[in-house]
Amino acid sequence: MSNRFDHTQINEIIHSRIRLSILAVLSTVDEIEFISLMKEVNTTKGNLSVHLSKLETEGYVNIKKQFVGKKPLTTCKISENGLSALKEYLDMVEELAKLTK
Amino acid sequence: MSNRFDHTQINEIIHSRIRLSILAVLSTVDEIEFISLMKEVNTTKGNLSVHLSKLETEGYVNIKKQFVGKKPLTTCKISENGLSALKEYLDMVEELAKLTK
DNA sequence: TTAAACTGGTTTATATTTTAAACCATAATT
DNA sequence: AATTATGGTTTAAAATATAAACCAGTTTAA
Repeated sequence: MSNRFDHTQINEIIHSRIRLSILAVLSTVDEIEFISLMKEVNTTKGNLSVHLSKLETEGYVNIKKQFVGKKPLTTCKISENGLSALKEYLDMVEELAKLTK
Repeated sequence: MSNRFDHTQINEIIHSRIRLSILAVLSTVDEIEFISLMKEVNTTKGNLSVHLSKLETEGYVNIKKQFVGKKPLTTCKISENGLSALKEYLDMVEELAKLTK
């Protein structure tokens, strides 16, 4: 008898302030550079690195590493799985929102 | 230069799977007993106790303790502040949802 | 009548997660 | 040739969440 308020139904990889923000940004662009993303979500290099890795491990984002000139450049892109998981997550929260009216 | 993807704008007291579920349930009822709430959000006594206390400390819920017959009965109710904070939280997430379309 | 099991919780130890500080490699600047 | 900056990663410490242990009683049942 699983009900709609069951907290375990909420995707716990996405349900982190910083990771939700990361995915939200990624869902609005084709791809984005590490440093720009850091500014968008208002975090630090260390945190972004850790949370991006977690999202990558989960298969929600793809990370591309290259050199541009002599400098490293990390670029991030949301994956198909990531996008559908994000939408599902947002739909769930919207369901909750409807119930609270 | 605060932007709409800034992760620190998300209320961190509410942004916990279990606390969000608790508040969502509470927003749909006048009040509810501890044990029923535990079942609704699908958690354990210990976790519910801890998270309810956190919400109470924040002023988001009111907890009433009484005896009914010979047994203790804990009843929970969302506060005005809790309700408006929840709505604000849900609005923020809905904004994110709109941006991802 | 007393031991065992159940109720309705709280407290606390542990595990998990998050954050921030330290580090690394290289490049550019003085 | 030091110093500072860039673009990150790693890791130690802090914060948080979870689950186990506990507590104060009550009911059951031997």
